Amino acid sequence: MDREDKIRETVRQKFSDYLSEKKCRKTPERFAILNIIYSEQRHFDVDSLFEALARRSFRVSRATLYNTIQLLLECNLIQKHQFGKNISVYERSFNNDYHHHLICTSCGKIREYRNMELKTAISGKKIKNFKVTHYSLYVYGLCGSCLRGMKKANHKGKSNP
Amino acid sequence: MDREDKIRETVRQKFSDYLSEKKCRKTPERFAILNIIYSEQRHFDVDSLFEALARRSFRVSRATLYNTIQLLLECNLIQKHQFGKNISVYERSFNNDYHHHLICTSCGKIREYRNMELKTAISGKKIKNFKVTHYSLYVYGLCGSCLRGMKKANHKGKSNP
DNA sequence: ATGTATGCAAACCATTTGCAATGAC
DNA sequence: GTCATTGCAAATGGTTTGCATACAT
Repeated sequence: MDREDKIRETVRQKFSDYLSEKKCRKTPERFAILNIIYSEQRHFDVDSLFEALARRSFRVSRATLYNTIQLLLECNLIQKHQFGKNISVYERSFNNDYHHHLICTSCGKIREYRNMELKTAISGKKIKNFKVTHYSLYVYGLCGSCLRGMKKANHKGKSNP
Repeated sequence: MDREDKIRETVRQKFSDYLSEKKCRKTPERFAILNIIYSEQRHFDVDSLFEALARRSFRVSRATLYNTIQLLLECNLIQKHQFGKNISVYERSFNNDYHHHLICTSCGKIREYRNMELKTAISGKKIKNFKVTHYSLYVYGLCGSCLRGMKKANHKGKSNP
């Protein structure tokens, strides 16, 4: 059993425990969804999740996807992001070496940014009257290719449209 | 002229400059919206902005609100947040002593959290191939009153519903 | 005079909801 | 057998868009 399998096993157990605790049923749909999430790429939205399941011939309704996502959020197995667009993006959060997100305000591209110092600085803070479970740091700005594009445009005497 | 008036004056000028640069028209609607934003409470959504304008008998369409908000985002006079709900919340960003946001995952309440050390740690980072304009740090967890509520519920032997 | 910006209403689309059928317990 | 969960389809609601009119330049 490789490392990834081990993680899938662990989160399955955690989810199962959470469902028991909440007296919710352990349906195959719920576990299939969790399994896909911990098998495919880290960032996903409801549509890509739907398609990933379909690729493995597992058909679930959107309603069930939203329902299950809600449960997974509650037990901190996934995390929700909204990077400016009107669409929610999710990310598995168990065993996730902490990273932050760089968001290009010009092209919308998301880049991950690992920085242990920052992680430590942020998660080390004790806040009065607030029990922290997790955090998100979004850094907005211009990515390399947009920067270069702008410079070129400026040389031609143009402003960005 | 008090400090707040001075700020409104400055952002008006900045906005005006931006509109000139982009060859956009300086309509009364645009300046009225900016002015309200820098007069009322820091967090607002499109609806509360609409109502605030109405209270001063200034009627603008939603379309214009969205249009103007877009311009203000572009020139960094406001900042957009999406705190988990499917609604965008905005906040003025000029002369904003940097604060972070604490979000209660149980009741949804937002609290501001000022911490100079964190601000310095985050904005001091130089990132390769990325020109930072601003950032948002969202800290999720349980607020004081939800924590107390849960403790009480647990004592009665209940789990949260 | 010109063409951008506005207001209105319709369109859009992610997400939510209601309900009958299914299946976990 | 019971009742939570599913799938479906319709509803919701924030945001966007198309177009005729108004108005900044």
